[in-house]
Amino acid sequence: MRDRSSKPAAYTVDVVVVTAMGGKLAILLARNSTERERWSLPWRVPQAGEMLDAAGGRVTQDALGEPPIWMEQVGAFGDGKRHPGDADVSVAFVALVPHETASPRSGYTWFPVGDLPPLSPRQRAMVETTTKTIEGRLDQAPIAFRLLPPTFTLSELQQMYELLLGKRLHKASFRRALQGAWLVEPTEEWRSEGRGRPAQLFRYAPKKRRRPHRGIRFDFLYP
Amino acid sequence: MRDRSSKPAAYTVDVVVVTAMGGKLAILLARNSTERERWSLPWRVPQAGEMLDAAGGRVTQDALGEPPIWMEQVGAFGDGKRHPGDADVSVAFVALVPHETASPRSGYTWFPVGDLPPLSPRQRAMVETTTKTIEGRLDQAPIAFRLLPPTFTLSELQQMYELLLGKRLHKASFRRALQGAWLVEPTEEWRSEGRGRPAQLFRYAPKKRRRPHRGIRFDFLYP
DNA sequence: TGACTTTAGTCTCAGAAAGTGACTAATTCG
DNA sequence: CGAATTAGTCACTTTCTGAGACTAAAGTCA
Repeated sequence: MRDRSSKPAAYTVDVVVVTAMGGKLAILLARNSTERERWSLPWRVPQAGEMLDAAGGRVTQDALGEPPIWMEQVGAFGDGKRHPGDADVSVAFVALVPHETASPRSGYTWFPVGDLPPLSPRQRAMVETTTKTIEGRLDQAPIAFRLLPPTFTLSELQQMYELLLGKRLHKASFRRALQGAWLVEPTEEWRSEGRGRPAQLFRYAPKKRRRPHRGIRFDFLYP
Repeated sequence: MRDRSSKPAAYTVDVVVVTAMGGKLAILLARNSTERERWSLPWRVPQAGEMLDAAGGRVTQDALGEPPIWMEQVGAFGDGKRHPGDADVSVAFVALVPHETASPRSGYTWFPVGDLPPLSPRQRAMVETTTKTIEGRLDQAPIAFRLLPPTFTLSELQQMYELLLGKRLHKASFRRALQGAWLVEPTEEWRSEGRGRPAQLFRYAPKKRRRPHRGIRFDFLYP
């Protein structure tokens, strides 16, 4: 993110940096330099020749000190005139970071989604689309894994899915589906978390075994 | 789409207009006005204050004489410098039209995907992302229905799904899934297509009955 | 120490969903 | 009329999923 120059930028790259924090999703906002107590998504005007996703990675790195584990374009937003950079159009990215390794730099703060300060209409739309994108792509991209540290217990993984889906899952069913997907492999480590039996740690290690996804599915109802 | 002015545009809106034609998917290309025998996706520089999707609709209307039945943003593309409009970034849309009602205006022609003329790298990327988007959203959006005329037989619908998925489906399973989804309703009309028993015509009429989509699914393998 | 609690991990069964082939129905062609 | 062709349905089998019960390994507390 850079200071405003005289001429409004043609377009910006805005990033919705998401993490899981205390049982809730949170996104990273930057304090506005001109108006205090105003916040915005971190953004940037790409330099000449800079790729869109490279710009998104830079934005995240400027805010957290390291690039995101996973990033994907959400879309281009042109409605809602007001944007911090006065750009006609803004390209939004979603970036995921595990909360353990993500300490915001000065001027950046995590806010729980659902308790966000006022944002520009365009950035508000970006956040809403991002949450829908996350839920919609949960079964196609390793989103839950990218919000966890490199090794994790299966209960932690299930809780992350429950958080992202907004509903409880049955333990045995969850593990059976996970088993069939060849997505994790066990490590030699176990972790004892206070009470109860210690849990084995796993890591994300997908095997390239294409399960031929049988049948057809009509999952939409609304035109 | 407009003629080039002296200054390159900041961004363009490009549309991948898709239809089903003779058992294949086809997209609409515009003959380049300056270089003959060069083709490009139809595109446009949005006017001041014009929404992105409105611009996409206008592009389609300029090419076909009517707006698309269904349209959705595919994403923003900034890589691959060469774009017909010399824009830094282009926002791609996918638009669907049934082939029966879509007669291209002069200068526009349908090309089967898989047999496209050379395009700019950026527009080539748009087409590839679009085909992936279509297949990925086939179960969440009424894509197959929007490629068919308002009334259709269930065999036609199944053939459309088979075309989009690239695989054969079993008739009984397909109809059972369709039944459970409350997506079509029968009309009073029947159509006799030469040989064989006449088929009843149906129309797309989704009932708002949310099937609570049970369980969890891990459908990804590649990081 | 020993019962009780807590969390991890597994097993099994019933019901739901999907794959499959065979069946009936209605039309055209020869 | 009988064969061929396409539409539409049925019944059986296989696979998947939800759910509860079960074992395992730790801590807590009298």
